[in-house]
Amino acid sequence: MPYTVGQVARAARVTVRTLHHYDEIGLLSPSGRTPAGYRRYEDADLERLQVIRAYRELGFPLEEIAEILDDPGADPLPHLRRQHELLTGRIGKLREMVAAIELAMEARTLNIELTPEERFEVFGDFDPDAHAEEAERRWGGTEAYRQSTERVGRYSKEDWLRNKAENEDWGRRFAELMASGAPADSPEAMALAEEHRQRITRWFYDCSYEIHTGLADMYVGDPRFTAYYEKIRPGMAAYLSEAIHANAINRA
Amino acid sequence: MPYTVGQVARAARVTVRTLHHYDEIGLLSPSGRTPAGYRRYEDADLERLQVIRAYRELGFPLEEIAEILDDPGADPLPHLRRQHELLTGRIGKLREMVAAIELAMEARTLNIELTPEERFEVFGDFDPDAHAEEAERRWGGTEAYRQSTERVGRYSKEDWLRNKAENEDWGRRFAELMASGAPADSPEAMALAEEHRQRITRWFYDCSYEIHTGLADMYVGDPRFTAYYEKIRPGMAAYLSEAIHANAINRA
DNA sequence: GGTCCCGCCTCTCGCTACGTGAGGGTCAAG
DNA sequence: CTTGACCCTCACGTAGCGAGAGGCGGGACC
Repeated sequence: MPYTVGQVARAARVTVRTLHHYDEIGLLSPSGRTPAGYRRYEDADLERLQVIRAYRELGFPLEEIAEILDDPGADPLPHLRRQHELLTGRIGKLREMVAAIELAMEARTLNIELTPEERFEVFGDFDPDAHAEEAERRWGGTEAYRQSTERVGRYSKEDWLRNKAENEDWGRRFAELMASGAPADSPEAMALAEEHRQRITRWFYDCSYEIHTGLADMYVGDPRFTAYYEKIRPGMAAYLSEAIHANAINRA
Repeated sequence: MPYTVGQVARAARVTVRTLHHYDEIGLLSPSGRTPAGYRRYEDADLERLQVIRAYRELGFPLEEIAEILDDPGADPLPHLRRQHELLTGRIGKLREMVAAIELAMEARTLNIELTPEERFEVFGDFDPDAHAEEAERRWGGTEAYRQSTERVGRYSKEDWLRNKAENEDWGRRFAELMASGAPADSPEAMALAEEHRQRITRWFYDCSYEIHTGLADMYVGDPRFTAYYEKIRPGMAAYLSEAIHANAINRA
């Protein structure tokens, strides 16, 4: 019971071209040909194709599949392990990218009217890798991280604009409070710190007090964030950081 | 202050070839050339390169970067959102692959001496997509899933052999119990069901009673798994499934 | 002024896994 | 004998460069 390319292609849900390709590179050559030169696949060929497709689904490159199949004594476990590592590595990189994109989106909320050029200028020698890695360390694989990933991706431009407005309003009020001379551990400062935390929870992820103090440290430790708050009002990064810590201690 | 390709390449940490490529495709052409034909990059070119690299770090294809940059009125937010979706989609696919690989590894424990061809034969018209999707639905993004992902990847061949030995030993004892005529909700059957659950916990992930009963349903519902248990002893899939349910009800 | 060497130039092929025609035979049905 | 579905073999295109080949430019040293 020989099959033609088209039949095999439909059965295996690949294109004819794919089968031609496998034939070209010697990964899967049909058992025979008709006098007219048509490829004739046998059942054994179909089985081999199944295996090939299975490995392909696992992300193996064709060459490696050929190695595995053509060396029946070879142990596929090392291949599987290598592939496993490789895939998890790639997943890690992609998650870093996602984190970086979210940062870029958030950056828009901080300075939404800037052109891309200008926005990147703000960050100066901004290194997305480093930041993404840091985000990954802190939130990677946690529930908070997934939450943020899911929600941030769905925000519309209007959402961002509302977010930005809220943010600016909060910034104004916080700057006023500083100007009034209230200490960073005053009830008013703590209230605004708490509002800051809840805004993050509403917009991004459940921001626990622990995470919040982590952010606070980042605001003074990471010049990109420091610069942002200092631009609203000099001294604000440190003042906010202190208020967040005071708030966390007081409520915990 | 014009720069040569080499200088720009070092400053931006890209290769000269990359700059040539960007020039070729018109993404970044130097402002001028020396009489000898050397590329002469100006500060503005450097800035553009910065932006290009930033977008590249986010995983944007060069063509799209060109679009964004050459249309200064365009809003990059939709691009960011699309890219965000695209990346999370890719992550999902990769995680499916990882799940499928883990399944393949686990399959080895069930029948470790088989050649790759034979192993895939066991699964018949096995569809990794469907199964991976199912695994994703059940475990995707959960702590259990991550645990398994991390641990499975590190197992050596010896680990798998130990796992296989344990597994076979348990299978023998379970088959004997069945032969003895003990009902599936007898204390002995429940004890072996519990052992089954703990083996999963030790080797793969914290297997709660809820997850365990989910597996039990799969053993009778999914012919691939049914076939595996039926081969040990006819009727075993249903018997084990019942024992697992009894065990879960009794301990909860 | 000659020579040395580094850096620059422009090709051009190579990599993955096929997609997409171009141009032309083959086969079963009407 | 024609039609239409199917098959064949080239052969180029894809993204984003890496890795040369073969040849010129420019500053330093003798």
